[in-house]
Amino acid sequence: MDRSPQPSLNNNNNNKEEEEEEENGSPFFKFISNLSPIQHVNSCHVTQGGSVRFNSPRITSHHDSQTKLLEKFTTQSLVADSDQTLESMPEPVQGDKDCDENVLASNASTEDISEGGYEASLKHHVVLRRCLQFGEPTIGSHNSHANLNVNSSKTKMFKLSEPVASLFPEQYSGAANASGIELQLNSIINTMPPGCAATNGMRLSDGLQGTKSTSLISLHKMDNMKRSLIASNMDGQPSVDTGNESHEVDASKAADSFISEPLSLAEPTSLNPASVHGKRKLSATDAGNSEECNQSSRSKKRKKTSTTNDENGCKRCNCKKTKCLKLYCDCFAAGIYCSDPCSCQSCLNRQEYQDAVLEARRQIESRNPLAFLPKVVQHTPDIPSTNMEDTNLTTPSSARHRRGCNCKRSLCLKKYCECYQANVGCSSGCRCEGCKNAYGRKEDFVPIEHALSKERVVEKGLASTFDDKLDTVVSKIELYDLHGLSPITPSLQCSDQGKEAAKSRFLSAKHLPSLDSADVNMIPSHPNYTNETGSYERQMDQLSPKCNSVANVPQLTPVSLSCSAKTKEWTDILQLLLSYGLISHLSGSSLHRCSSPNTPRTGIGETKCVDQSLQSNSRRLFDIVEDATPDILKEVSTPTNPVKANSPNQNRVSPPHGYSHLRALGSGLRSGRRFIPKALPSFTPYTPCTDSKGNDNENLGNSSSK
DNA sequence: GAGTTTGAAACT
DNA sequence: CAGTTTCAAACTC
Repeated sequence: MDRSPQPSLNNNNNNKEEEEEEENGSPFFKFISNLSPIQHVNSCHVTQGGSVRFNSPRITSHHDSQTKLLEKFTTQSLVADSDQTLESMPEPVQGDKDCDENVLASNASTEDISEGGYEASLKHHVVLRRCLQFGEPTIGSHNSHANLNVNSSKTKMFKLSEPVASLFPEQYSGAANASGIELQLNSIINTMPPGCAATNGMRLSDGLQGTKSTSLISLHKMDNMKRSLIASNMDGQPSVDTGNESHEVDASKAADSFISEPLSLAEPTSLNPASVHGKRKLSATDAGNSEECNQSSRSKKRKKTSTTNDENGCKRCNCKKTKCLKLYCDCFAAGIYCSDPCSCQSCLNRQEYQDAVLEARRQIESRNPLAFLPKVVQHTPDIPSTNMEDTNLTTPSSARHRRGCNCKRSLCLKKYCECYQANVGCSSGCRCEGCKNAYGRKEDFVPIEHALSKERVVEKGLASTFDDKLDTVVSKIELYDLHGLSPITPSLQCSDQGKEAAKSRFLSAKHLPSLDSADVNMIPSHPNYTNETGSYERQMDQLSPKCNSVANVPQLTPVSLSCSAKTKEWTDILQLLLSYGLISHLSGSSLHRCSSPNTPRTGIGETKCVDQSLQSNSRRLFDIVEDATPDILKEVSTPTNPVKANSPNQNRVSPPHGYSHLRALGSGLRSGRRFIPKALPSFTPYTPCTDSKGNDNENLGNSSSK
């Protein structure tokens, strides 16, 4: 099989072979192999192109055979779907030459998949992703570089997680630009039962569970997926999180569909596989359910909707005027097509009207890029802190509604309240009056996030709601991205943490990579950090060597601390990330473990030392984070390893260049806490350092700079 | 099942 | 950006 990298791939081809070897035999690899499943999935890399890829090292190590089998299957499925894709794909996609090429490539690679070519599988993933890169022709070549970078051994690594991002029928997500995959993930996550997921809890995938993919995925993988989903979406909801069997079942379904969707529903035209009736008919179970649903009268349906979903997870909307193309429509909002059980009128939220659907989604997202994010996100209250008391400040459920409710009369005790409906407590972001939310009153909500952000809000006048914060962060990062720091990289969503599409979305595509690459990776090692975007490349070039420098790791904090006292923003960002589960493993006792993922960054051969260093640093980081006191920052500002200030602001130690761009935003992102992200283990994996040679860095710098 | 209430979404 | 309108779900009877 043709294992040679595609021409369009990054210029790091020469290192791929080596990378494979290194990953399989390096301390890092071994270390990773011992990590928990979730951690594995969490690991990610920032490709040279700046894209973020979640890695699942364990796939390549422990379950190679299984993985291969899965990949093979996946590839085959995708190939089959790819054929359909070309036919049924929306015009924009069809018109995408890259897509076609990829499809062809995928077919070709399929033939060779039996040879254990991960590359082939990878191609498929990439192909799918790219084909589904609906409405983003521009991403085309440029993006392909980043995405295809995975051709290296890394390819194997992100297999498990990759499908989430790359295989989702992105076409439906319509809002290609920012949401794309996330939407699908969102819909998938939304399939989680209300009590199970901290989401709307309305969509239980329609019997997608247990499809071919499921059978091919080892139990433990499935379990990992489930755990990831559960953990990511249900943290703070003890009943779900662990042993609750019933929930486990639901989660299992979700996980199954989660996994199976990409495989069986690669067809771009399919929205949420579960919701596409055409697809659903393929399943006997679904068909039966569908009939059952059909028999239901509108009233019946509505009664059932008391639980929002029927057994099949049908949204069963009842729209009359919006044609199911507004967020009023639960199906539409959930990112799924309306199906038979729905009682909607003049529904256009059907596969056959996908163009309209996509257009509608675009329109909505143009208005609000976060419109299709999960309404509920993990709050992640368990940020480790020096003060044990801090960990107990949150409400029973750590999940919170992203935007918060605005209830006036329902007292948040009825399903009119979105918080209540989602089985989550109200939060500081809610504007409800007389909140009596059984899941947690707003008054009782003492979110770290809020506490930390409060100050910032006052200071910067930033919004206080999760959504607003997210918006803020995203916008900032987008701006950051505008600097050309990173290409769009959807793969982020695959964070095994599954953690919510939200997070995936938030970090999705372009955002996270930038943040990660810039913030996480560079902070520690980048002496020549500057605020100038133009200097980014230069910095990147310098990065690689430093990534390998264990000695720099311990200095992360100091450097960060040296930054200005404006740390609130990043604190919020951190909180946001935490809330989206992106860096949830940072929290609590897992801190140490979490730190380990950073190792990849530091060069494969130096993992051990780094690990310890990171642990201490992580702890320090948290100490800092917890202590939002600028004074402390100042105190600690004595950089053990002062960063050279290339930036205009040479008066003071320059923050990690990654943040410098943010600083350039002028929105006050320059914060003394810029170091925060760097301590985020989850980001670590996708750092440029994945390439021990530092090529990624170089490439990233090149690709990102414009 | 019809009508009302509610609050999010959409619009201005 | 705030106020208003529209909408569909939730709820009541």
